[in-house]
Amino acid sequence: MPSHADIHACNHVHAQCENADLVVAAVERAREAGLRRTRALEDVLHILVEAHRPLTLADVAESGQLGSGADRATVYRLLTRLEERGVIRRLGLHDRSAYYTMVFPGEHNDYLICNRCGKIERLDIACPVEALETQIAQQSGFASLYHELEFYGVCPACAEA
Amino acid sequence: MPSHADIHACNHVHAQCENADLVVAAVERAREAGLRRTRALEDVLHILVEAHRPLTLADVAESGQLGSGADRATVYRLLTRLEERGVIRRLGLHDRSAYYTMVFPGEHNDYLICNRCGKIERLDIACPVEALETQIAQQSGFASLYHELEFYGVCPACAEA
DNA sequence: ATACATGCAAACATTTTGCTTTGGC
DNA sequence: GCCAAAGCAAAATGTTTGCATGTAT
Repeated sequence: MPSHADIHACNHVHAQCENADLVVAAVERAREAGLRRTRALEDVLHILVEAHRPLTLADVAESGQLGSGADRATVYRLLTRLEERGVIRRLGLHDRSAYYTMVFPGEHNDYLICNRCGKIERLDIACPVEALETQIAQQSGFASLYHELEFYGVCPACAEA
Repeated sequence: MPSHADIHACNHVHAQCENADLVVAAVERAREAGLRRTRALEDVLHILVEAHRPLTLADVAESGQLGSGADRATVYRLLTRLEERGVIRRLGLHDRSAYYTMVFPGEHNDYLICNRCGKIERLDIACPVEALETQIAQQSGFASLYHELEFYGVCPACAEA
């Protein structure tokens, strides 16, 4: 099940990228959360923003967009810190490894995943779970409730082969 | 995050257990799918039926209900085969390890999970995703579509401490 | 100057496989 | 008897940590 990043080249000068503002905003959020502005931090956030889909630690570490050539351990710790501070989210997909994705305010994160080729597609749907979530929060007494919703199946391409 | 089984004792004579019929049915489904009736197979299914919640490979292998004291590799291969044949389902929860749970026909499998203590609770709710699933299947062309829905948060007990 | 971040290497946890022996059918 | 399953042991994979050094603030 392949899971490697396929990120468009972007010549390392973040200000020139399409989503430059999003990256800047993300870095800002990270800084407000107490992280230091380092090359690795900027690169990791840049990669996640550009990908706009869940990436594994390996995806990020090997994406070639890490100008610094940051160490895996560094990326690992960055992802962990960013997740703890709510800048990114960790997903428990079926792969052996964890996936991380940017948290874009007001944006849904439900996925459609192929069990054969591992392709992960973000679903832009009106999620019907929102209402239910509120209800469950009340009934269960759980705090900080959020949900994860994934659809699994076999994509048309894989079904042929 | 603890994830060990807490299965009620049941003196190894499957016919005497509360859910004996469910175990028998499960074994039967496995047999029809081409698996051989072995001690390990019966034990694993017995454990999963009794637990009635997702268990990890380690949970099953160390549950003490494996009369045969089956090897981890054996349990692993059994779980894999059973999943491939649709007798059980594998869940990608946030834990490092995969979870397996019985597939009870007509029963929903949405979960409420505590991010602190790791407690996993099955939700007996009318899942609002069903309709959406059909729609997505049509639009995406995906085959064998199913979904996984989990709610994460902090349970009341953990919130106190 | 201080505390946080990084790199490198090593430890861990879990899954996965190879191969021989056992046992269901 | 034949082929799937079990047992044992080792490899593979991915995560996590310790410690010395570098660097943002």
